[in-house]
Amino acid sequence: MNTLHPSMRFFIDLARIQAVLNRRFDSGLGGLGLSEFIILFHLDEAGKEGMRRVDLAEKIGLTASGVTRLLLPMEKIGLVKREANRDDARSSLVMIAPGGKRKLEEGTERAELLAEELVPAARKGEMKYIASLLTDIGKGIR
Amino acid sequence: MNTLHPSMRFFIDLARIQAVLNRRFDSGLGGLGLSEFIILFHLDEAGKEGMRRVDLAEKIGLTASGVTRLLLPMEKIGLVKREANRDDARSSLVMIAPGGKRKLEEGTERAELLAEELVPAARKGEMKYIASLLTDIGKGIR
DNA sequence: GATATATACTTGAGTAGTCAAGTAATAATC
DNA sequence: GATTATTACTTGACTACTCAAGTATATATC
Repeated sequence: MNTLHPSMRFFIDLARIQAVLNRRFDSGLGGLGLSEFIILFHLDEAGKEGMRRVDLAEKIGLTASGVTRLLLPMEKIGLVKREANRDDARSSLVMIAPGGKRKLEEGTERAELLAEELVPAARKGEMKYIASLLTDIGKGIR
Repeated sequence: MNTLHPSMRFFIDLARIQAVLNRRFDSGLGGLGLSEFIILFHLDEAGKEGMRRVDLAEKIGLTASGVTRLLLPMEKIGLVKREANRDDARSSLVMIAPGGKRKLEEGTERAELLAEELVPAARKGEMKYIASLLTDIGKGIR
C-alpha cells in the first residue's frame, strides 16, 4: 500500500528544509527574515529602475498582498524605497535603498555560511545541478 | 561582483517553489493545508503506536509549539487523536484518526496530481534523484 | 533521597503571510 | 468617447506559525 511516490518525498523534504532554513536564517541576522533577504536580492538585480510590486510578487512566489505587507516595514526602516511609476499611475516602483544594500551583503554572507553548513560535503558537487533543477521546476509554476 | 553562488539560487528557488506549493495545495483541498497533510503522512507511517509531539516536530522541521498549535484544530475535527504516554507523563502520543486517514488519501491524490503538473516533463526522470538529494540535505539539518 | 538539570509540552504576544473585497487607473470594445 | 473588463495595489479579518517564558515530569548527581 505504501509505494511512497517520489513526488511525495519531494514535497515533504522540501517543506522540512524550507521550514528549518527559514528559522535558521532569521535568527542570527538582526531581524532580517529569509523573505526579506530574497526581496533585497531581487531588487538589487533589478537595479535602480526598481520593479513593480506585481513582478516582485511573481519572482518570490507570494501574492501581491503579501508583498505589500512585507514591504511596509522594510520601507520604514530604510531598506527599500518607493517611487511613482510615470507610465502607469496604478503601480509604484520599489527599489533597494542604501540600507538595504548593506543588509543584503550581510545576508549574502549568512546565506553562504548556511549553505556550507547545510549541504553535506558529499553532495556539494551536485549543488549547481540541483539548483538548476529547482530553477527549472520553479519556472513552470505559479 | 555578482558571482551568484549556486547555494543562493538554491535558497531562492526553494523558497519560491515552497510558497507556490503551499498556496496551490491549500486551495482545492477542503481546508487541508500542506502542513496538515504532511503531519497526517508521518502519523500514518508511525502506525497505531502514534508518536510524541517532539518527534513529530523534528520530522516536519517545525518547533514544538508549532506542532501544538497545528494539532489543536486537527484534533477537534477528528483528524488525529491523542493518548497518554504510559512511559512518560510529560508527553502524550498523537496518532492518526479515521477521519485523518480519509483526508490523507484525498491529500495524496492531490499531491500526486500537483507533482504531475509542477515537474516539467523533461525532468520527470530525475524526480527520484532530486528527492533523494533533498532527503539527504534534510537529514543533516535542524 | 534532595537538589539541580534537562525534557515535553503549552501559552501569550507577536510576525508573516493568506484570501476576499475594495479602490483607482488603464486597456479593450462598440 | 462611454461602457466594460482587466490590472495594480491596499485593506480587514484570519491562519500558521515563531520565540520566550511557564508548568510538570523525568533524569542525573551528590
